[in-house]
Amino acid sequence: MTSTGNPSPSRRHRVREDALEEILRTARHLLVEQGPAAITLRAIAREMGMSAPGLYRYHPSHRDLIQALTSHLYEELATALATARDQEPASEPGRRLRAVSRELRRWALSHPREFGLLFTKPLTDADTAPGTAAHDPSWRFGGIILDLMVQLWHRGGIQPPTTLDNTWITQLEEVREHLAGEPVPLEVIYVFVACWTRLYGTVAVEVFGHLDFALTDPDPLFEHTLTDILTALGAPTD
Amino acid sequence: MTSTGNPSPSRRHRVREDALEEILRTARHLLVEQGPAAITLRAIAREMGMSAPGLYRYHPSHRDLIQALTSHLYEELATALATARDQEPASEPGRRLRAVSRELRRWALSHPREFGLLFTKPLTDADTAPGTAAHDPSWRFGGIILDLMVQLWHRGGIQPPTTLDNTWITQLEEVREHLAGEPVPLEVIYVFVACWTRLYGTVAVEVFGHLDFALTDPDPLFEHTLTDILTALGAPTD
DNA sequence: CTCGAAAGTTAACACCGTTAGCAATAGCTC
DNA sequence: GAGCTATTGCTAACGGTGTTAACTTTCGAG
Repeated sequence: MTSTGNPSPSRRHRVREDALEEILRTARHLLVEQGPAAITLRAIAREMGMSAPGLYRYHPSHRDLIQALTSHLYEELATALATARDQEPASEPGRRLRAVSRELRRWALSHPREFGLLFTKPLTDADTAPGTAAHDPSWRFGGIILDLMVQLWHRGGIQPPTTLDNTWITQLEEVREHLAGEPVPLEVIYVFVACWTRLYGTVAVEVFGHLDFALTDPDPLFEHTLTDILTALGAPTD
Repeated sequence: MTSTGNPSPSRRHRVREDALEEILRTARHLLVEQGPAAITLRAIAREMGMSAPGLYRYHPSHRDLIQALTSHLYEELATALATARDQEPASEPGRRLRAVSRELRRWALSHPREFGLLFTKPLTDADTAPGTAAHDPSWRFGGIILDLMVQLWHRGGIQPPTTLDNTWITQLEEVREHLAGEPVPLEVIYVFVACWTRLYGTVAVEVFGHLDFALTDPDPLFEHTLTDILTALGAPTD
């Protein structure tokens, strides 16, 4: 059992990690080149020069392999967002949020198939109980944006709705628990969710091609929407 | 060749139409019960008590069958929207648009798999050239909402952006041609597209389960968003 | 050096879309 | 009504898919 995870991670472990990484890389390659239906155990194995049943030493089923791929993609997306965020000064959460939002759209448009997989997975998956979504890999992704909104709120400027329907209170409290330490008012969390929905939805509509009927270049529409969102969050529009 | 389509549509035609209808009904049943991957020629045939190759007398391929299903679903959605619209007086396009928007969300939430199929198809389909989307069945669907927006504009109240980036002009002119007769200003069409994107995106984010992490009851969020949209379109908020 | 676990293999099963070739049937023409 | 023909359906078969079972090889720890 190796030295319980110490200096040499046991050469065998290393080559196994390599194989796992190659599997996901190949699966993604198939996704990008030929669409989600092409992510086939046999195709992956073929491209890797091995036999299909051999893949079962690495993933217990085709479903789990796809799940591993989506987790990997969520990680990559989260990292891309964090990198974009860190290119703006921490003292200006408004500019940071703008940069992160643009990066979300940029990533989605340059990786449409990957984004499509992430966006459709919850609906496609018949079983995944939506209850245990707490330590979900998508949380790191959404958390980056949520955190920036919290910082933006600290600066003041968010104009929350004066009253909040009773329906909201219990649900928003759950979100609040996910936010580190700070006691964010429920009204502000409401604004977060509304802005998050708008941002995510706008990107999805564009990536899935539902703007093609109207626009050949949706850039300005997104920029306008983004300004709208940032205004709602009380960020300076520069 | 029958009487070139006159009084009796040739009994044979009738039974063929019935078969076509049953195929789509069965395909949809499989979609709803077991997800999009379950829409299988063999499963459809099995459920209909016939053999799989027999289906090729009705649809040239699996792909075309799915395409026929999506067209059918677009028709149904458009009809549902039109019905909701007609339950409000034509003299009040604002209330009509509100009713239609609510119906869009209601239909999507009560038919998530169907909505998922419609929303996903443009990205999933590898080939479909986006150029010939003109007499697309999705136009009737989107057109209902677009028409209401035009009527709303006639009432006055839309505050278009004062200036429009040059980038917009050429693209928006194409949309304008699809609108019956009336010379709608490009700035107003811009507002249409923005509102349409927001409405469609909000519904998609909810249907695909991306609000589950935060909300158990997204109703009030949607109502708030809808009010926002209607305000942007200059409709009385009642 | 031994030995057991890990990694990979082939063979096989049931399912899928699709094609080829054949049988039945229903309807139109005379 | 008889006969022809297009339509509708069938079975058999091909290659592709996920998955399991049973076997071989390889490699690392004792």
